[in-house]
Amino acid sequence: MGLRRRGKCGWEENKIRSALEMAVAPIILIGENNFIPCAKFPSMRILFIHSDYIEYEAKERAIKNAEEIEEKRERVEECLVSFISVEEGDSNIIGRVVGEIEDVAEKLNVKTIVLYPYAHLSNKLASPDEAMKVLKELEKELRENYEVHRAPFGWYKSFVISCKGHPLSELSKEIRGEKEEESEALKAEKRTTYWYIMTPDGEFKSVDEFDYKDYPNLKKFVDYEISGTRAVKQIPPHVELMQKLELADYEPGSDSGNMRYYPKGKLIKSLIEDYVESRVLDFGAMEVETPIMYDFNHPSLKSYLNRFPARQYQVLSGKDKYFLRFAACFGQFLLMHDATVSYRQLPIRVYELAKYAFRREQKGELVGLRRLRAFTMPDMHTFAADMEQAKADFKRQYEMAIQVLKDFGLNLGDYEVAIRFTRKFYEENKEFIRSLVELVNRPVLIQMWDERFFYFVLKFEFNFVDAMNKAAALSTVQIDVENAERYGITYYDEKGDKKYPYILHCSPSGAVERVMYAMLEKASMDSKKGIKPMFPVWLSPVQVRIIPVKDEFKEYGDKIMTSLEDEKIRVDLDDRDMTVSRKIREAEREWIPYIVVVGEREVKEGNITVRIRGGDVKTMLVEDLAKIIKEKTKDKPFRKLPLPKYLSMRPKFR
RNA sequence: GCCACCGUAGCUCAGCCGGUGGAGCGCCACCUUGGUAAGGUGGAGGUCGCGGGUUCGAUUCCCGCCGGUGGCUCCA
Repeated sequence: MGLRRRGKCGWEENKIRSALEMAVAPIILIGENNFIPCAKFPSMRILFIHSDYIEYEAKERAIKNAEEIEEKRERVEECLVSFISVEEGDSNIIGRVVGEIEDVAEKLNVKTIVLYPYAHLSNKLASPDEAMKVLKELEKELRENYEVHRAPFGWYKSFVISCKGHPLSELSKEIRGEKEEESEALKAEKRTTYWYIMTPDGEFKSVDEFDYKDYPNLKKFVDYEISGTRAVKQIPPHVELMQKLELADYEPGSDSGNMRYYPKGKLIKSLIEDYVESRVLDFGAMEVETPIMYDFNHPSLKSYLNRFPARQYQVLSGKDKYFLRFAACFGQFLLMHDATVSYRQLPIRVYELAKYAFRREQKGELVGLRRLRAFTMPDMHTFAADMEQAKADFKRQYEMAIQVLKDFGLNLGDYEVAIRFTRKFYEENKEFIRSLVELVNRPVLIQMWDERFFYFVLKFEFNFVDAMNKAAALSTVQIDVENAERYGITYYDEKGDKKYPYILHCSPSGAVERVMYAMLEKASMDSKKGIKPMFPVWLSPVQVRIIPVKDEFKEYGDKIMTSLEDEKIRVDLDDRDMTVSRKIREAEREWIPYIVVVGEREVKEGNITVRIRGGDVKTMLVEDLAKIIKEKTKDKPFRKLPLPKYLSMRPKFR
């Protein structure tokens, strides 16, 4: 759990995971829940294997009073094999054990259960008599709902088992008479991870004691983050919206998680990209472009990638094997490895819009625009001479991220802030952390680690909490203290010595698709609250729709259209053979912010009647409307309408 | 990756127990020329996700695959 969503590039995660896996390897059959001897309560240890088949044969008696048996050999297909160690006092908890076994069997959808006495899971076994009694009792109770086979007790047995190998195929459980205690792994995690809420005045509150009354979203975020609580069963609202608004859609001809974007969706996506790019260039980044695929055998990349090939898309080019990038880190680090940099030039920043970054996420995890296998990641790396410089830039980037999300219509409260750091970093930078919380002036989720698990010592994310109470990270910045060395990225200091810089990983917006997801989810929540859903005007694909009352006013409409277009406003005109109210209804359904109806009155008076989304119907001059829109789209990128201006000429994509 | 549910016209969906399919919207044609959220009439659209099996006969039952969604697992 503590390894969730921690780093942007995953170097350290991978390293840790592999270390964990190696450490666990000799006892891998035992799985995650290590068995902890517990003197106080009776407990039963069970190792479950979801098997294609198991074959066992009784060889010779292991104890004097071994069970009398008729058949020495048995083979069972498609079953849940339960290796069981019966401990002292277990006859009292048979009911719970039956429940647990049935629970697992139901999850795996198996109808056959094999009970296999297995002494080696425990060091305080029950007496053979008691164990026999317990096993027979278990068998009897399970028989009510399942086909049950029981391997003979008290014999040395040979066995062959085929494990299905999916994540749930190996489970271990310790069932206790009293309340469940946490596993050793969880305890270890708890020992080193601390969660708090930090209030704007710099106070640490326990996550359990903090009063969430005014911060319901923070509560949802904390629940999601710490306990992984999921709530409702429902199709995420943004999926329906992205289709209905003709923004994006699934592409059956590609791999899952690779979307198609219709003209309007492509426009919004491009505008978001243009916007983020101009922000980071203003911030002082140099835009670069690096390859999307990398050599598995490159020395800097090889070591960890070989351990996790399944996570990457792989590309065969003749005999050579490449992987598709999952962030822009590699390309930029390899580029900076070859650069010659003086301390006088720091901090320097490189930026790339990683289109796409590829991650072969697990299938069950792909949802609409929230999590994809191919996504667009604005990725900036800052190389800083020392921690002071790194912190200064971190703070500026934090402020930039707030502004960026604001311009997408996402304000503090729409998303929750998480700040994560090591204890050491905190001890040395208490005031700095506090200043970050002060900046947002609201409670923030804090995660602190005793040791540095990851490549960074400090990171923040802004997490959007959606209609289904799931949290998704948007903006993030991390201070990376070890990849410079790993990649051999250096600068020359005052004395001419080579030094490793600190590296800041920054995505001011998060993945572009995810920004779209957040905007759509927010719109959906708005509409539930009775607020008309809409995009910020600068992102609205059509900003003004002109509806002539009759064909004869189309010419006037064209004139209005041209003068608005000259002002760099996206306008179209509904020239279809429909009633006015019908056309208005459709324009409303497209979330168009300004609907202009023109007819006899307007032609005569030389003005327009504007229906403002979420507001009134007002009569004004074209210039007035242009001014309103220019004000709302000030300093934002502009792109032309990528569709025919006349609605009659426009195809339906869905 | 696992489990469950779903996949029928461009879209949203109906179709009980097996006998080659329906509605609304959209599209096309005609009528209607309309003033702020659905004007009328008619018409054309389907290899019922794909591949096997059972059957005289499968959209319907069974198996496999693909895709979507939910949950689990996972999440750089």
